[in-house]
Amino acid sequence: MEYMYAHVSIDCVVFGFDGRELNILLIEKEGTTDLKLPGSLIYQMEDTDSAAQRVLFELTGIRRMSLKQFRCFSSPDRTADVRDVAWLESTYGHPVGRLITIAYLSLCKINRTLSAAAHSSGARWCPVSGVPVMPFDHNRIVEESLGEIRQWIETEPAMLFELLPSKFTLSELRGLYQAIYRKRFDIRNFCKKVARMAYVVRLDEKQTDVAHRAAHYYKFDRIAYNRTRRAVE
Amino acid sequence: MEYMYAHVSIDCVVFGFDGRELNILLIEKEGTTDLKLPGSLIYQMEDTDSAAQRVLFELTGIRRMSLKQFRCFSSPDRTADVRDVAWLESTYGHPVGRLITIAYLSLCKINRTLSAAAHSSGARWCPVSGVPVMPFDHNRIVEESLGEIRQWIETEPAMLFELLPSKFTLSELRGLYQAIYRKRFDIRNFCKKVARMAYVVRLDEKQTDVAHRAAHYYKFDRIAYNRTRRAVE
DNA sequence: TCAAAAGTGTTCGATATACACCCATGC
DNA sequence: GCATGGGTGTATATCGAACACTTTTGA
Repeated sequence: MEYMYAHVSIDCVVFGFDGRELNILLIEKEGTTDLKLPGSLIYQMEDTDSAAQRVLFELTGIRRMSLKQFRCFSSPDRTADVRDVAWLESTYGHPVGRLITIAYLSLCKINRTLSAAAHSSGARWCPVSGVPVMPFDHNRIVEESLGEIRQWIETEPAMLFELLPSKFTLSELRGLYQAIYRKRFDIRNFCKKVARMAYVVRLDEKQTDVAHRAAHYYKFDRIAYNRTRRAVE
Repeated sequence: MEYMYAHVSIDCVVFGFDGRELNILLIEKEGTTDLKLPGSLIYQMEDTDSAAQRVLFELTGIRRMSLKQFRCFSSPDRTADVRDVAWLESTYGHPVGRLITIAYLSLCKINRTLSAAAHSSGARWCPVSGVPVMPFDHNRIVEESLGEIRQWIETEPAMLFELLPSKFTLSELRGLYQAIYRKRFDIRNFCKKVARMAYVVRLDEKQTDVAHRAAHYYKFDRIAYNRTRRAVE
């Protein structure tokens, strides 16, 4: 039997938070208006981790982003759709044959400025509750990523704050927890929980111009965070 | 630049527990007495999950084993050692070039009978505290697997019992926790913890022929386990 | 003055941790 | 009778869950 000889791609599931629900950054499939995960074949001498950085930068302008590999998708069926294969071959200019992909997870502030490259690749945020049908196994990759994001945040809670502006209110933070865990958190219990997190500190500053009582802003204190992390280990 | 076109292998980190510490199943590098992780190139039309099942079966006779993919290792440096490359080419009978591997984690009763295939591949258990220097990045794969095993067991505690005989004592179970978390658990607190696990049930049977008070045997009750799991979700 | 969101305290049950002694058995 | 490991209970701290009202602000 013949040994696998495969092209390798990267696909990135980049999450953003719009204050209400999680969104995913999708790009247009080159030459169409269909959406897909940002991803690309990688080069012969690349490591997948650095390839993921590169691919995300080229498609969206996002650099120095925390990226976490979460799974290899290798089913022969992932290129079962002949339209996907035709698109691959026209995009890369040669037959692609067997293709496996390494999926990465990333978190990003949703108002982060995307580059000109991002505009030309038709990048846009799409709520997780409404992701369209996508080529290959991209829908499956997105589904699996939703479980991974919780695990990532449990082992490294600092990651949460990659999704929030540098100053945020308690209700934004609570909304984020609710979006990730898909359940309500009681306000009073949530405030106590946050009070126990030494690395979430209240600022003197408050909201202005809101049609109700102004909320305090909070910030993430990385130094305090590293202290507590070292204490845990 | 040239797109990656790579051979793909599977490497399995199979853990066993000898009552004292975690062990890893290693095989002899074909044609040598050096040890390495059980693994192999995979075939063109295989999915990595089924390839992992196949490879493990061919090398050790272990079938129907829980296997969990945990990471792709793709650094170009992983084939930096020319001896590793020479071995690959002589084993597979053709040049291999770029090679990435998908690492799997598995848990196994250490006294499980290995097949004739296992003997011919020189399979043996090796304590994690004393794994030899291995080819490629196998030492790194083992290091990373040690963190993964805890995560796996936290999300799916039933996995623990794949490492124990079907009847086991509390001190065996405690020894296993201690090996995995690399810390002592107080006996009294540990007994209480186990008492809370509805899926670990005490049998009437006791040890015999021991030079001290005989311990009760316990067993894992999968039905009770599934009940508690469903309650959690 | 009303609508809308901010923010605060108590009680309960579950769990983790710390800690010391008597029990059963084979030798 | 002694060495060896088996097995039990109490006190404290932390944490998650349930639950309702007052405060601030702009419109």
